[in-house]
Amino acid sequence: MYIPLINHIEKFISLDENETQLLRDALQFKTLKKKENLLHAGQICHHQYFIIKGCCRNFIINDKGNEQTTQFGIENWWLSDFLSYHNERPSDFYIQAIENSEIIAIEKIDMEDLLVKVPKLERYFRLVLQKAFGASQMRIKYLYTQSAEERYHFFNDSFPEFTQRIPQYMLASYLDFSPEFLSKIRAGKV
Amino acid sequence: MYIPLINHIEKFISLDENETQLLRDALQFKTLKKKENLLHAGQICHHQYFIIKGCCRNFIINDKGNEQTTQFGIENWWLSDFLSYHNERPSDFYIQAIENSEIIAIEKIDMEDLLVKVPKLERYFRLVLQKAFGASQMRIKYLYTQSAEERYHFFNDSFPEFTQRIPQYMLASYLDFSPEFLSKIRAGKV
DNA sequence: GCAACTTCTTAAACTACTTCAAGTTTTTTT
DNA sequence: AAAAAAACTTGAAGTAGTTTAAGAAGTTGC
Repeated sequence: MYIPLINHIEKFISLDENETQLLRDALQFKTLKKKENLLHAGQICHHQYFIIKGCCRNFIINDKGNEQTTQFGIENWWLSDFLSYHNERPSDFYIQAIENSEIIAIEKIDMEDLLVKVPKLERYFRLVLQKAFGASQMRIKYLYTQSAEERYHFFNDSFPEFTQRIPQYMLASYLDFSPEFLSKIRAGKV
Repeated sequence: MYIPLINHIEKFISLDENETQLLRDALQFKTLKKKENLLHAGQICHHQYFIIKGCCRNFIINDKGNEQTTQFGIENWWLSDFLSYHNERPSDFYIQAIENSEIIAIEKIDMEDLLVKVPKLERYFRLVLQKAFGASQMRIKYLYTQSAEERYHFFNDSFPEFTQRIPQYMLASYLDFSPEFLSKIRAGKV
């Protein structure tokens, strides 16, 4: 059940038998029902989560009480509140399954221990974070330069597999506009 | 002249004499005049930059031909286009000095070599990226939940040292509104 | 110390998007 | 199969921000 993660890691570095075993020992496997939370706002985020199967999201609840999705994750993607994790401060985010999902959780204390025993993995996580941070720079670029309609079409063209899986109101909030406006874009009434 | 970086690294890991020397050998020191570019859109970003003294920014030029600042950096901060760096694809970003600055550049080829010789540094860069990505998650949260005026006051309260150093029109574009609107916020005419 | 350039301000007209409210369709539960 | 809940659509009214244009103030270079 840990194979997808091991495969993902081996795209970046190679592990021997012993290292793979140490890795396995640090991991926890979880199955999640749709809408089940991995993290609740107010909690310290003690884990990083790797999605084996399914689809999850990060979201916040804004001042008006609406959920605002800030990030999606599907297979082979890591999710966490990295600042809460890093500083061990309460999070503002929820992490929630959008579909029934299977995920791997690694707890910070086990992660730190694992990284001492298998320092090669520092490289893997550095590379994952480098890509993620780079993607986040691009995301800010698109938020700053594209109109709502452009962001919608760009997202659909870039990630067609997502559009099928996530409710529109979540996509609207991720793209930073209202669900009503998304309806209008789709109907060509903009 | 590399002391500030070595101090920064030693907040996260410790290096012996030999490792410090290998590090020094990989670094390039540069002085920059105000408005000088470290990266020009269209180029592949082959470096990561650490600011010793001064102030720099990432920006793009949007469809209307306006500069849009997406990131600021001051002392002890790393700047790069991490996706261009990672994938070795042309960048959409400019990296530019806002003040006369002193920076350390490390070229990707030297970085990779250094990380093989001093694998401990993988940990340093992982931790730097983890913090940066976490900060970026928070930034998206604020962009999504705060009004223009709230973003301005929040930025001023959180980073008072910046407001003195950067022109308002750059701050306005970083906060994702027009310079004219920033004038109105400051005048209390909103 | 003047000229040239850069940055900031103001106000009026405009627009991309939100909000509200009601109705329809789809999905889930029993 | 019915009932309940969740998700989507539509249109009218409102607003947070942009755009344009002109002038004022501040900086920099020679």
